Amino acid sequence: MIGMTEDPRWLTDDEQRAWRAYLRANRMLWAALDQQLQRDSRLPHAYYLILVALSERPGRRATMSELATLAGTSPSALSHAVGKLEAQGWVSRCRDTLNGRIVLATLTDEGFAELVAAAPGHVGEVRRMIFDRLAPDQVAQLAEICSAIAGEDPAWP
Amino acid sequence: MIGMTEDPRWLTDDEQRAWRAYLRANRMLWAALDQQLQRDSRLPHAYYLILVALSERPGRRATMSELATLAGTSPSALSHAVGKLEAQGWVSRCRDTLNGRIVLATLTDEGFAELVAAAPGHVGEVRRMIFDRLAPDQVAQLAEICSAIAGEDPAWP
DNA sequence: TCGTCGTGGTTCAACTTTCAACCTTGACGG
DNA sequence: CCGTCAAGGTTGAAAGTTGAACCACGACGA
Repeated sequence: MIGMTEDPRWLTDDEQRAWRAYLRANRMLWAALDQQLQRDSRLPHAYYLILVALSERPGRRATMSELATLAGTSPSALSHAVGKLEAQGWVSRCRDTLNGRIVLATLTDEGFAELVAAAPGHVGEVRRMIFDRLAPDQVAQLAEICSAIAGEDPAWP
Repeated sequence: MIGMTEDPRWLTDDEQRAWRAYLRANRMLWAALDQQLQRDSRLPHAYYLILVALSERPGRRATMSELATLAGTSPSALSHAVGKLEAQGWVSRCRDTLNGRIVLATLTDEGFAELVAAAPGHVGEVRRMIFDRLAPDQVAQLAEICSAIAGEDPAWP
């Protein structure tokens, strides 16, 4: 490796192993998930998450800012994405009447139907790729580890 | 949730929690890593991995196919990426003299220097985002979990 | 020797994301 | 009132990735 000896912040062998395993697993996982969603629902994963986020809001609606946070995309990417979803008729956008600079995105019935159709296949793929391969205590460990990395309380929903 | 009752392959609450934690952690991780590499080295992570893969080969060279496997990209993406890296002078491409349909990519000295310059910052970010936040046994658990998901033996390098 | 086939790479068009610049709306102080 | 300012969203161009079609080289049988 490069400059292995002088830099004290280099990775140990165990860390190196874990990091590389993570990179491999992550690649395979996203390849499988994206492919499944694209093949069965012609939907990028980010768009699927937008539909999910909306479906879990009261009234199936949210402001663009909220939605960006919930779905984990940048405001810009969200705007483009919602534009496409709106063109498909799955989401509708309208300016809030009380607060003219807020835009509310609403999941339409067609959008909800699309989500209902897409969800089982996607969840099945998540199960096949992750939870079918892990023991129950590993599931708990994974939640703990990911919460630590995300800097959150693991008891959160 | 949607159709919670009828489908036996739905996620349990624990699995749901782990999956959402994973999504959050993964997003934050890649946001941080991509931003660091882009800011400090103007290098997408995929390109960094290509340089790393080449640097670890004997003679710092590999065929495009090998390189695609090692760096975990599609042949198409690799071709584009190596085109850019070649334009920067960090990689050079030449057709194999014995086997005319094989293309060998070689890491140049400039490319290696670039990698040496970029590596400490990137590794530091990996450490900050992951290993500084995990206990030693969690590192082992992570390796185990990721190996299971990737379908590999955890003892592998 | 020649046609066919498969492997190794590249190219093209479509799509997504990002970054920066921009527009609009409401708040606030003078 | 009016000018300034920040918050909320959008837009456009550039960059990267993807999947399909495509080209080039070499192997192999007739």
